[in-house]
Amino acid sequence: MQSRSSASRATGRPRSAAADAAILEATRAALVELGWSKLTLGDVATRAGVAKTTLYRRWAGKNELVVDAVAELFDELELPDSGSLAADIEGVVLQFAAILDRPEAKSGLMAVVAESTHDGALRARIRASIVDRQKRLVLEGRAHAQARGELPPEEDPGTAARAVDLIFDVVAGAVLHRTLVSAEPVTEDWACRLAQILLQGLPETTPPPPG
Amino acid sequence: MQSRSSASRATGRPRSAAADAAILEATRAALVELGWSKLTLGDVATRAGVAKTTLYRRWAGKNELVVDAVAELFDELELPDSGSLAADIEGVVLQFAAILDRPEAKSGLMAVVAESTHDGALRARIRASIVDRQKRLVLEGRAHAQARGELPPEEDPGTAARAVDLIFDVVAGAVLHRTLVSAEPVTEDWACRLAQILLQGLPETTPPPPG
DNA sequence: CCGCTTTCGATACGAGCCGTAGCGTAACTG
DNA sequence: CAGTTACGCTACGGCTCGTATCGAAAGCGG
Repeated sequence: MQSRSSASRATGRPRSAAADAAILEATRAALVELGWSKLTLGDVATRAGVAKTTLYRRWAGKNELVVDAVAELFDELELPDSGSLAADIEGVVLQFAAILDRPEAKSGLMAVVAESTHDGALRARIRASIVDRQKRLVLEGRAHAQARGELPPEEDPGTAARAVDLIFDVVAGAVLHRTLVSAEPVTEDWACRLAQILLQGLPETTPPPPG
Repeated sequence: MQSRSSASRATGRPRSAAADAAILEATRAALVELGWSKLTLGDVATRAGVAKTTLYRRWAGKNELVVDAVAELFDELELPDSGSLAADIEGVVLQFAAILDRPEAKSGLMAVVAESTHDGALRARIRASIVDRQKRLVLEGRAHAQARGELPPEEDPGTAARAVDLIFDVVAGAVLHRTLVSAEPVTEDWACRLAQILLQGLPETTPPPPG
């Protein structure tokens, strides 16, 4: 019953941060070689050079472990801020596609999303560590475009939130479907045409950027 | 070494079609109650009232079984042909969302797609029995719109194929992401706004319907 | 330097599921 | 009726799971 969050527990042997990194790295390697269904925690522990008990002390199960292992892949996501909304969209699409193209992201992400349909806590964990980080890019890109005058400044907050949700589902969903279901590569040409659809279809009032 | 396809093998005890139906139905029920990872073939066999060996005689494993069980859910998909491209898109989106809203589709479909990243034969099976059936709706809807004059008749076949692929990934991906990742319902309002984006963003030459 | 606390590695364990084999029976054909 | 195939049932070795237990190691406060 003591505060464990900030002081991080002053007594006892500290947990090895190196073990954490080794376990997550080993999890990604196992995802690449074996895929989700054949991945076993015992195998991950062996690859990481730790005991199986250490693994169970830190993660409740396969689901949570893979979420954390995959979430690290999305650390590199950031808004390119390339000067125009079209280039920003294209850049984000290509970044997201580059991450999803890695086999550990493919098999791991879809599997945990599938499991999350029966596990609310898992869904919350995915949202917090993966999805929200992607969504932030949409919000930032929108704000930048508004500052440039490419998008109307701000409407009713409820309407704005629904619009952001919609284009987020469209962008992320399109890349996801292209990569995982259609199993075809996201080229620059594809990203450009997707951005074109969004730019023409987004705002009812589209003031062309003043030239 | 005999032809098994057309004559369907004239000798011996025939396979029970009722068993097939019972197994697939039991698979869907198990998906709802247990989810992908906790679904066992022994449990499915018990639910279906058949022996476990019967199950293994017809399907190579969990992956193939679930693909077939989920594929049946997409039988009801058909183009509404409601008279306008906007209504057609909205209708297809709502149909697709209604199927994906069922828990057996949620957990089953995503799980097999995740597994397909390591199994080319499984990916081909998914494509043939699920994805292509969805894609056909896009092709038909496009043809109807062209007949109505809502879309330009036909361009370079390569360009047309790429355009169909793109909007298919956008539509199916958006619904998939909305339902499974964002975990929020696809309302009529949402479907309408998605259709709006596509209609405004699709063709460079958009002749408004005469009338 | 010495207790206290917590983590770590190693091993062992019962439980459950996997996928297959064997066998006798049922269904259908010529 | 003989031939062929599917079916139900049972049993099996092998694997993974998640947990328990134990001694050793790594920090902290005195």
